[in-house]
Amino acid sequence: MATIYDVATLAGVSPATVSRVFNGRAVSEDRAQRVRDAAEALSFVPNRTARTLRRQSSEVIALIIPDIENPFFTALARAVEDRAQAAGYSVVLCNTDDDPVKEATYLQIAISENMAGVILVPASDESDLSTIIASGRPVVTVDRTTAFDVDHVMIENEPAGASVTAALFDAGYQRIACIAGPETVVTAIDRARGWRSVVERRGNYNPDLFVRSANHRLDGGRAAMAELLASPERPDAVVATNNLMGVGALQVLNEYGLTPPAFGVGVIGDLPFTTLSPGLVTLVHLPTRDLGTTAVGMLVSRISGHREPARTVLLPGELAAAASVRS
Amino acid sequence: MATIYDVATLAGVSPATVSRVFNGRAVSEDRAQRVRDAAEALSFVPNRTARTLRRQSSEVIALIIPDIENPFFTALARAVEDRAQAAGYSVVLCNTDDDPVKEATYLQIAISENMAGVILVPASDESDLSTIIASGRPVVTVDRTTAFDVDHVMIENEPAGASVTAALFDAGYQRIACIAGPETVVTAIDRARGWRSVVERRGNYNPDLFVRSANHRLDGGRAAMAELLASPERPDAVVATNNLMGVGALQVLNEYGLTPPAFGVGVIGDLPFTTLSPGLVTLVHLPTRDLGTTAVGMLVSRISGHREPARTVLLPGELAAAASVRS
DNA sequence: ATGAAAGCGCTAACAA
DNA sequence: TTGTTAGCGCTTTCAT
Repeated sequence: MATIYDVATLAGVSPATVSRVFNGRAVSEDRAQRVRDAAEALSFVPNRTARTLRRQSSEVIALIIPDIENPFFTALARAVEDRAQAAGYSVVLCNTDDDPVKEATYLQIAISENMAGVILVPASDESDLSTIIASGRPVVTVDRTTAFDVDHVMIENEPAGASVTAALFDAGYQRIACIAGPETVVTAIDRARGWRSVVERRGNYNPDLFVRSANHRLDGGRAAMAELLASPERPDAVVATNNLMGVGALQVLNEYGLTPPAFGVGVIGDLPFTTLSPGLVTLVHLPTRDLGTTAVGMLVSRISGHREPARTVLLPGELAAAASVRS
Repeated sequence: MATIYDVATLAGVSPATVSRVFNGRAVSEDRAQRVRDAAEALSFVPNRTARTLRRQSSEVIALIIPDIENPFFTALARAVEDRAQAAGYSVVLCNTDDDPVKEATYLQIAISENMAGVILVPASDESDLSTIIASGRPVVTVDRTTAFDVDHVMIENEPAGASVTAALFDAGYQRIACIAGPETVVTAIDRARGWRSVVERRGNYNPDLFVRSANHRLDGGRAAMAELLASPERPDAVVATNNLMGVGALQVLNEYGLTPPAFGVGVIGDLPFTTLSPGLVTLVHLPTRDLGTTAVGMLVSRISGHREPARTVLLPGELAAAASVRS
């Protein structure tokens, strides 16, 4: 692999001049051309490792997510990547599996690799950001928060939970249960709170009997749905606080012969790769792309030296498909 | 951030000794302990950038995939990540969007960042690996091949195409069409060839009229299915050569009121997050995990200096659910 | 077993 | 505008 010294020798200039050409600094046109020609001839590619060591910062952003197999997060990753690319950054994707230890490891790596910044979906509200904050690397959290005072961009979760629940009541369902995510995730808590507020107002039952906490994956939704169907006070509808739990619930309902609209289903998030007819399930569409692009914007502004206090951005979900009236 | 010099000073040893402790080289026990204590006290973390520059190789593997929103590839990523982690490597995930230019950029970055190696799902059979090969970095391709002579791990695609088609004939379907992937992707070609071989043997029609080439995503499957349904010689069943095209086909069939088994559907790959009852769709289950772990194994052996000629590993698909007999 | 010192490839003062 | 030079933090000969 050729270095700037090789290029410099061939072009008859100093290494510094080569560096300047590749960093867009002022160099006389004829010399610049000689450098470009020499670089071309040697198929020179700047060594990013050396540049990073010298500059103490790379052009790489870490995107740390809890579950790479959840389409919500891959869509987020797409958005982040597109926007980051446009701003001149590469994105490395790190999967924590909701494991705070893995998360801590990746944060450590981000520091140790001198990455430009981190976009993080925290594994839980207990996630420890003290080390990365102390390192001075910018951090933005997305979709979830922690106790730490950093930029974050969130969904309006409580209204999302409320609107999907209200839509199910409007459609004629009476006993609407809730499959909520883990109690350590702010997003799940807020969405469940939205469900509860509507139930307390319009429902004729005790919400506590109709809520189940589950992991955010398919099997979590399945287990919770099965439990709800087995309970003495059987609900006639359910709200799942994320996409995969919604799919799990639908799978179990299908196995019981209870497909919508015979049993009402509301989901906060979009059903990935669904083969269901539209309108059967009440959905709150989430602005995944905006979530990602906003986060990149905030992060890049921090990387460029922005020093204001931590900012919060709230993005609304959108009730996408009204449930059919109950058959 | 503390450096080995800080640690060395505090521990009263030389920087070289600190380095040795962190690299498991022989150091007397008392000094090693002093170093560990000092490192702990300063919360020292080795700077990977410096190490990489010096060693000319990092502990990072690039995994380059065509579509991060396809669950097949995210499952692959999971497998690769788990196995790589166990071998002491981090994985950075790069999404090419089937774009040879993006692919070339990521390969360039892998070189420029001194990454330990690359696991690549080539965007097409025209993908140019000459640069990365010339750089000396090990490369393993997965799921698809190129003209270049590198290690690769593949599915037995032609048998997969044949077995799913045969199963549909067995179930009583007569005119089985094929939604094939892009003609630039070896995997798609081979699977379609498997379909064709069975049709030529058992079908009473001209295969050419019943095959459509589509992009590997949802919309590709939708468009191809719509076209097949509109054609004068309407098929009574279809084989999709990947998962997302299968979902797209099912969506369109559903819109036409043609749900299986009224219309036969075979898919090579698993239906992601399906809410369909099992057995309605004929599937070939793909050994995604094995694909990933095998690739990591091959790559790591190359990184460790293995110098044999390029190896090929073939993994079989598995006919997972027989179609119900046609109603 | 340990330390001194060179150098990986680049950038950024500083001088000219 | 251009070149000289120091140094980012680490690993690794080479001595001792």
